[in-house]
Amino acid sequence: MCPAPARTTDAAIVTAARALLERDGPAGVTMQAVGAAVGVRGPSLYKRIADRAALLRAIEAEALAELGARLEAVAGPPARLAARRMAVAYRAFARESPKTYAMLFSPERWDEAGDAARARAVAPVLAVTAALAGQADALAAARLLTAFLHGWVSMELAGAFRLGGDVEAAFAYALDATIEGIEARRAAARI
Amino acid sequence: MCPAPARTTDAAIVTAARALLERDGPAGVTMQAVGAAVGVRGPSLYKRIADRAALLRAIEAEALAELGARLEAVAGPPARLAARRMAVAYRAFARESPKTYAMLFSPERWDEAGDAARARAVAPVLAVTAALAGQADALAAARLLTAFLHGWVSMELAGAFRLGGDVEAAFAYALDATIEGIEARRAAARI
DNA sequence: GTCTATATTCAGATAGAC
DNA sequence: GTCTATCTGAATATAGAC
Repeated sequence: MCPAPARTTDAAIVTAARALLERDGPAGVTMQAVGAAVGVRGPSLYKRIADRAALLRAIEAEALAELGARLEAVAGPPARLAARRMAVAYRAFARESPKTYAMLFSPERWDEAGDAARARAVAPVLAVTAALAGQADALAAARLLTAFLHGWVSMELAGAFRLGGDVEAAFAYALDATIEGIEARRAAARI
Repeated sequence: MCPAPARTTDAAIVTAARALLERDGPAGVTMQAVGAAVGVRGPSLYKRIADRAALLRAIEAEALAELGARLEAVAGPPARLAARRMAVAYRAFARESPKTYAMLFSPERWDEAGDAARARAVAPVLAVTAALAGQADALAAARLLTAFLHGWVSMELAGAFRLGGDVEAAFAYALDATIEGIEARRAAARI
C-alpha cells in the first residue's frame, strides 16, 4: 500500500537505543548509530521521533517501568524481608543496566511524564517503609532507603569501592544497619 | 627576559576551569572557554597542560583535597557528633560545588594519583566509623555512611526529591537512623 | 608563551526526491 | 517512510611564526 513500507518500529528503535547506551554510553547513542542498528539511515528516524532528547526520554520511561515492575514483584509482608528483597532487586537492575540506570538520575530531560513514571516506580518502596517506619515517617524512611541504595550502586558502578574488603559482606551489613536504624527510630518515637 | 611573558598561571587555569564547570557543566569546559577565562587563546593552554583530560584531573585533585580538609576540620570525639558534623560538611561541599562533586564519581579518568587523593579524603570518615562501629566493621560502616551521603546529595542535586514533604527533616531523620543502625549492629555483635 | 590558521572529526538536524 | 546530500556548528589538537 505504501511506496516505502516501514522497516522498523518505534519499540525496536527504543530497544536498539538502549542497547547502544549500555554498550557505548550516552555519547554512543547517535541518531546514525541507532538507525544503523534498526536497519535504516539516521535521518529517517526523524520521521518517527522529534529529536534525540525524545529518544532518551523514551529509554527512561521504559527503564522506569521495568524497575517499578521488579520492585512490585517482590513486595508483600513481612516488611523487613520485602525491604531486603527490594534492595536486592534494585541493585540487580542497576548492575544489569548500569548506563541506563545512571541516566535515570540525570535531570536534564525531566518532564511531567517522567515524574509520574518515577512516582509509580517508587510506590512499592513507600509501601514497605510505611510498614517499617510507620505512616508518619514513611516518606523520610523511603528517602533514606533509596538514597542508600542509589549511593551504593552508584559507587559500585563507578568502581568507587577501592579499599579492599568484602563488598558483598559490606552490602549485607549496610542494608541490615539501615533497616535496623529505621525500626529503631520507630521504637523511639513510640516511647 | 622572555619575549612573551606568562599571562596566566597553572593555578588560575584550574580555578577558571572549575568555575566554568560549575557554570556550564562538563561540556562547558572547552579549551577555548578556559583560555578566554584566563586571558589567553585556547591553543596556548597546550603549552602548560597535556590535554583536556589532564585539566579535568587537576580539578578533581583540587576538589578532593578541599573535601578531605573539610572533613578533617570537623573530626574529633565524640564519634557520634563527628559523624553528624562530617555529614553536614559533606553535604555542604556538594551543594556549593555540585558539578565538581558529580565529576568526582565519574570514573573515566581515574588513575593512581586520584586513588591516593580519594583515600586521603575519606580517611576522616574511616576514623569516625572505627569508633562508631568497632574496628572490625569500620570499613563496612564507612561504606554505608558514604553511600548514604553520596546517594542523598546526588538525589538532591538531581532534584529527585519530588514528592513533597520536609527534605531537611528527612535528612535529619535519615542521618540519625543510619548512625543508630551502625551503633545497633555494634551492640548486636558484642552479645 | 602566545598567537593565527588550520587539520580533523563528528554531531544534530533539514530539504527534497522517490 | 526512507533515501541522499547538505547545512551548520563545534570540538580537540597541531604547526609554525613571533
